[in-house]
Amino acid sequence: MKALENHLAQAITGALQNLFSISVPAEQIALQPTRREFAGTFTFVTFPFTKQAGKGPEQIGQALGEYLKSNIAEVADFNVVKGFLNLVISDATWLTIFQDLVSGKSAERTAPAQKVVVEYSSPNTNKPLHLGHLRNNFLGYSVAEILKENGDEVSKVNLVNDRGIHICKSMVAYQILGNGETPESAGIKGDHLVGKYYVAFDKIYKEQIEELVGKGVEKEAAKKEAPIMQEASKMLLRWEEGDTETIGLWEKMNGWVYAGFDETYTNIGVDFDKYYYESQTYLLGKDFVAEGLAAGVFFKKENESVWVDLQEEGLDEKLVLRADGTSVYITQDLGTADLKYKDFGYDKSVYVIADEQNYHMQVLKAILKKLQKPYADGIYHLSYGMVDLPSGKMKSREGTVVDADELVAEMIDTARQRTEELGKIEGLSEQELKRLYHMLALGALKYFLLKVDPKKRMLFNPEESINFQGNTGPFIQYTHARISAIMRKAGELGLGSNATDFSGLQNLHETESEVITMLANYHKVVAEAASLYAPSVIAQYAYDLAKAYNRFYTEVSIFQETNPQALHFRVAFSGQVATTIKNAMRLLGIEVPERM
RNA sequence: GGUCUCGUAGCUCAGCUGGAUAGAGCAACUGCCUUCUAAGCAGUAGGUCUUUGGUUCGAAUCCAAACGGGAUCACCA
Repeated sequence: MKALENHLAQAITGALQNLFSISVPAEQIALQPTRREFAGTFTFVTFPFTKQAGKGPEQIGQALGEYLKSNIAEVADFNVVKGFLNLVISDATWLTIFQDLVSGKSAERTAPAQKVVVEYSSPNTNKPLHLGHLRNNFLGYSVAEILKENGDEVSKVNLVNDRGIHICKSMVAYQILGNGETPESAGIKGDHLVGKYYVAFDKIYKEQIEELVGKGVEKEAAKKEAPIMQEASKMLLRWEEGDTETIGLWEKMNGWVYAGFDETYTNIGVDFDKYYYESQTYLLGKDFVAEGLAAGVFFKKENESVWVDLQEEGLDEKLVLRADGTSVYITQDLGTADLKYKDFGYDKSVYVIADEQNYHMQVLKAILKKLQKPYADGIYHLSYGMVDLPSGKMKSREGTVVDADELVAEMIDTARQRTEELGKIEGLSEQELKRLYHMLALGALKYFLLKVDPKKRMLFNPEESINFQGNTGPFIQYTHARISAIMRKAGELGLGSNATDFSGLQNLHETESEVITMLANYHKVVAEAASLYAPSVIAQYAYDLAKAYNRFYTEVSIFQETNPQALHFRVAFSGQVATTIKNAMRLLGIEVPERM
């Protein structure tokens, strides 16, 4: 495909030179896709050349068109509309492109392979995953798969925030109210059980603040003085001292959470090559402080706190070590960046983190640059917007979150209902059905969250958002299932798809050349998605491809075709579409069924 | 207030390296299942692309300002 475009660009360069004595390098010849209401595949805009040619845009188009048609075999026809020259490509050219695709000759990967680390998910261990985490998880997984498909060597990493005051809150509440409850005794997943105590903490905390405020204490002071918060702070100190009882409780409760997370990760189909735990990395950044001071990049204030001045970078002064010598968030992130570099020697380090941390990530990168770390430039913040509900922003402590496990369970149920209503599943076993419902549910959910540009905030309406029709995951899955039915039938009829010589075919249907164009663009689209870190590009592509194929499906009959070569072609063609859909969906973490 | 970001159909979103009459889906309405899966296809209706100015042969797209939403500016994480 790229070869074809290059070839056309060369030809246009030559034509401009021969016809109008205009010199334009081929790289500057831009072809755009022809709008669907006009005949053709590529469109060349002639407006920019009117002055140099001394001719009107239509005259130029006409002359160029005639030149190309008679000199270039691939150009079968053309039409000129105003300043737009639309080029129609010959069937033979399409068939050649298609045959190259099927035989795998068209790999067009050009970018050099890089070592990439994608950090995503990175949950806190004090509450279960919710809808916002799902966007993060799906994005991270998908971006990693896209980069792999584009030829990079990718490692997926999960940095678990397993320590800190928020964990202590759950622990304190559990000590007060827990009564030895366990996930087994309570019959709930460990992450949900711990989350329950996190919420319980907040309830007591709020009551105590109110009580203090009622006694005339300032609100800010009350927040610090509330007894249960004091308890949590003490708990954190004991944890840092390594108090065995505290560590024991911490290990026990985190263990519950990990079991719960593992179940959720398996269920939603994400995975990691390596886990980091903040309890093991939070002290790492301190070496950086000494290094930065020695290099004169950091400086001390009177109270011994350490800072870095980033005003030259358009940022502010930033604290990197407290007066009491303890580290802050950015300190441990510096340390972790370095650790990851030691572990992986990455060219690129991608952080999938919500956009509320844009500033923080800018600071991180700026500091590493100031310290002249070789890996600083490779740091990329894949920033994504929040998921809003119709009621507004999700807030864990106020209980206005959509729980990930519940949502997936509901989706599976919806998928089951919908499938049963349509009744196309005769002969599938219990096991196969279960797998199908799961596939459809996750397909709908993942597609919904991934089709939107990551940068953008998005709205999730539980009532309406998850459809199985239109621009959805199941629509694309359905297209694959339909083609699978064709392939089964073709198999029964003994029509192998290995007959790849279609050179004599004529009169391709317009939907066929349209779809071949899209098939041939697969690698280009993957490369674009990779360079933008945007699964939405893949989602859009998969949808457009499915949509275009469905048009072919209703307009062209396969098995009533009497010309055997055309019949073979349409089977192979359909098979190639199915393969491409499957590949594209795999990059989104979505599986496709043979039947649905 | 400073910085960043978003503003496209009733709703959810594409399009944004400048190009033709701005596209999908949902919702509404109309057709199409004796033929390979109708979770589909075709069509109707729905738009001052927030506003104003600028650059250009040409602006939803680039630049500036205004208005409106959001994020962030902790010795929190």
